Amino acid sequence: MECTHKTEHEGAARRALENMPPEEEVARVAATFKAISEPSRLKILFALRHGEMCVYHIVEAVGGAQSAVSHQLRLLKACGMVRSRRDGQNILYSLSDEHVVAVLELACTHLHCKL
Amino acid sequence: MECTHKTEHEGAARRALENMPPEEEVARVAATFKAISEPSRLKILFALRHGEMCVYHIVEAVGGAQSAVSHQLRLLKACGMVRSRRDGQNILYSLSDEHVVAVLELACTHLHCKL
DNA sequence: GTATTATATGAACAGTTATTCATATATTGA
DNA sequence: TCAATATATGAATAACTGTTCATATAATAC
Repeated sequence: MECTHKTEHEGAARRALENMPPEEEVARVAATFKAISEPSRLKILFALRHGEMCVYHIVEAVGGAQSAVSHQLRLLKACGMVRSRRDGQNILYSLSDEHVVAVLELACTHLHCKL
Repeated sequence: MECTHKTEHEGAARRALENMPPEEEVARVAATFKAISEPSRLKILFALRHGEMCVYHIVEAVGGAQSAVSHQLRLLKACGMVRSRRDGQNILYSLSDEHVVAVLELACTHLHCKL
């Protein structure tokens, strides 16, 4: 394979090559977006936008089995999108920082999603 | 399963339940983010940030087989993140609109990714 | 201590997805 | 028309991921 339009887009191609982030960084960014790319997890994040909630209420809001929600919460926590704290028998989850909120806002703004 | 802290977080739980977007909308948003959640596709989008490029140069920038890149380009096009136009023997790809750019900007801003 | 409740976890299964290989289509130049 | 080049595509495989089921942990009430 070879390129026939030698000069026209060389600039873009060269800059793309020079500025490609290292594999590790690409993987990290991809992993972050992966968290919001599954409906079940996205619903959890949508729910938590309204404040700190225990697992019971999260299950109530997003549907599905408690076990499934718990597994997803673990993933979300592992990639830093939510955090948790214990309160008696309950464990309360919340969005971990403003970055997460920003991503959700973006989803709504740019995808015409009424929230 | 039942909730023991009846009153404390009822507000958040109720709002979460009332404001959960319909399944269809959640799925649409999730699908959009799925496009950027795989390293191979994310690298393609990163590359295209620098301008319109033919498949040959995209392959050069992101690595991997031509066939694999072509399959990914098809997915990205199907979900509206890139568009293409023919120029002689080449097909030139570019980011389709400002939403895509916004998402990539966000990734860089909030995830401390130097681009 | 035991019982009960809230949440987490491991293993297994099912569905999805990315890649590879081989081949097809479309454009250009002779 | 034919050969060469750029890109796309279908099928098959391999890797990954979400869910379920059963069970474990941790806290509270008795």
